[in-house]
Amino acid sequence: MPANRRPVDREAKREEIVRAAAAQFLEVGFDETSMARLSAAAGVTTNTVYWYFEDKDALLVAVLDQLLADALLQREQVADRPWTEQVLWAVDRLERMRRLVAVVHARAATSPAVGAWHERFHALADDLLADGFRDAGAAEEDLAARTRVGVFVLEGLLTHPQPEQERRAVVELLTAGLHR
Amino acid sequence: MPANRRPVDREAKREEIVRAAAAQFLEVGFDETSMARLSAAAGVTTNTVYWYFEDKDALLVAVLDQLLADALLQREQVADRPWTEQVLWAVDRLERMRRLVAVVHARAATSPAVGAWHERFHALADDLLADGFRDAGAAEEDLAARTRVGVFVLEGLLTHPQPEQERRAVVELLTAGLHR
DNA sequence: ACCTGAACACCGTTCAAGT
DNA sequence: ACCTGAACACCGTTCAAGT
Repeated sequence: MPANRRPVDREAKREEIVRAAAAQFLEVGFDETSMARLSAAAGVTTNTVYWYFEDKDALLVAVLDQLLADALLQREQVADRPWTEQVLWAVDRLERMRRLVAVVHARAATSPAVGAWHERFHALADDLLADGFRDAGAAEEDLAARTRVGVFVLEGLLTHPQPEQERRAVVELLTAGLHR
Repeated sequence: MPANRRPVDREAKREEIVRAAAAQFLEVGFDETSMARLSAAAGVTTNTVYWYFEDKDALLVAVLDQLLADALLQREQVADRPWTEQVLWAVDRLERMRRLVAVVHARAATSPAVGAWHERFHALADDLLADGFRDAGAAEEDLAARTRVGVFVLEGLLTHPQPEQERRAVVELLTAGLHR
C-alpha cells in the first residue's frame, strides 16, 4: 500500500474518536465517562484509544481543540454585529461547553497538557476581548483590567447560567460608557 | 457510660477527619486524595470514614463548611476597612481554597450535595457583596448586575491568580465611581 | 502501523463480623 | 454505637501477542 494513504485513515479514525469523546464529555461528563464507555461509543477497543492518545487528558485536550475551532469558525458570521451582541452571542454559543469549563480548571492543576491548553485559551480570549473593547472605544489605560474583568465575567456566565435578562444586564454593565 | 458523653467524642472524631481531609484536599487535591490516603492521614480505617460521612462528596461538603466558617469569622476583623480593601482581603484569604473552587464546580454537576452547597454559597456571597456595594454608594438600579459581576470577578481572581498590581486594577475597576 | 485479550494496580464503597 | 478485615465492581493504563 502507498505510504501516503495511511495518514488519511489515521486522521479519520482519530477524528471519530474525538467526536465520540466530545459527545460523551458534554452529555455525560468527563469524570463520568469511562474509557470503556467512550471506546464502545467510538466503536473501538479501550486500548485502541491509547494508540491514538497518550491518556484521558490528552483526549480531553483534543476535544477542547475541536470545540474551540468550531466556535471560532462560527464566530466569523457575527463579526460585524455590535460589540455587546457579539459577547452575548459568544456566551450563548459557549454555554454548551459549560461542564467542560469546570473540568479544565480542575484538571489544569494536575495535568500539564490541560494546564497548557488552559493558558493558550486565555491568551486567545484576552486578545479577542481586548480587540473588541478597543474597537468599541475603551480607554487604552484601563483596557487590560477591563479585558480581565471581561474574561472572568464570561467564564462566570458560562458556569453559572443566568436568565436572559440578567445576562444582558451584566454584559451591558461591562460595556457601559463605550460608544458602540 | 452516660448517654450524653458519646456525642462529644463523636463530634471530636468527626472534626479530626474533616481537618485531615481539608489538609489533603487543599495540598494534594480532591481527585488526587484517595479515601485510603485520607483515612491514614486521619489515623482511622477507610470504612470508619464511611461511618461518619455518607460518601466522598459529603466529606467535601463538610470541609467546605469548615473553611467557610473560618473565613467568615476572620472577616469580622476587617469589616471597618474601605470596601475595595475588604474585597482584596477576601481574595487574598480565599486564594488558599483555589483548588477546591474548580472541584466544587465540577462536582456540583453530579453530586446533589455539592450542588446544594454551591447554591448556598452563592446566595451568601451575593448578600455580602450587595450589602458592600450598597454601603459604598452603588446605585440601587444596577446593584444586582454589579453584584453578579463582583461574584464572577472574585471567582475569576481565585481560579486565575494575578500579580498584586493587576488584581488591584481589576477590583478598582469594579468599585469605580463609588464614594468610598 | 495498528489493534486486541488479558492483565495490572488502584479506586470508592459495602458488608458481615466483632466489641 | 462504633470500628474492622476482607471483599466488591470498576477505574485508567499497560503489555505481550497478533496481523
